[in-house]
Amino acid sequence: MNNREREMTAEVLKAMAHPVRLGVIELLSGGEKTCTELFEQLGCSQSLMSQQLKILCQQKLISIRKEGTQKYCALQNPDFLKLFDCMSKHLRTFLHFKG
Amino acid sequence: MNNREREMTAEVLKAMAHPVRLGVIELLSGGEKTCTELFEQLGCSQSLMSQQLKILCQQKLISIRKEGTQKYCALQNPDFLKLFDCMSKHLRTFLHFKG
DNA sequence: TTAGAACATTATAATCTCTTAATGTTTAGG
DNA sequence: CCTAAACATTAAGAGATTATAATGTTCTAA
Repeated sequence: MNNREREMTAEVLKAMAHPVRLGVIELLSGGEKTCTELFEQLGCSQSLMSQQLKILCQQKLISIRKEGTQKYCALQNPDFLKLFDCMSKHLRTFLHFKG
Repeated sequence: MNNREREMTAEVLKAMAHPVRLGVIELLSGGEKTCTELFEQLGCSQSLMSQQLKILCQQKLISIRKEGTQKYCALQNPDFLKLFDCMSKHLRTFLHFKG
């Protein structure tokens, strides 16, 4: 990895590094959802969700398609779901997380 | 994942989400290195490296052992190396990165 | 054509991150 | 003991992130 690549990778990781945004990725593993479903199920405001979705979209972690007055979000790169297992294991093994 | 778990996961991801810290992880994939080797090879200041290593250590991404006046850093959880492939692919496929 | 639902944008204040510079600590060797 | 090497800590300014509140846009259905 050269420096440019590390910078871009850092941006993608930053885009994931937020509880709400992780929640979105996790929820979308079950299939498409609208913005409203996402903020209701994650218990945050509509405005916050809209901002967070933009960040995920910019890094191409999710895609958004419009249908009437709604927008449907979907995972763009399901590879990142593997990361959740890896993280759970890390939390438990190295950070002594007790779920 | 519950909310606490997502918060902790976000912290781990944030610890990786920095060009220098990614560089450290990458360099350590080749085996132990001292702090001096790390900041020299990544071209940053000693002070900056020391601070970044602390962050990686707090999230248990690296471990540090002391030997005389030096400190040797090593990867604590090599699972995260898999992430580099995943990221490279993501950059190229979705973010049109040309290496 | 207009009201309401779904979503986006903007502004703002608080908090965090990043980098540099300066200084402190520990250890080995002479 | 004294010095230099290796590393850590602290402080401070610039910049980024976060959450909330307020307002704007777009589209549908009545």
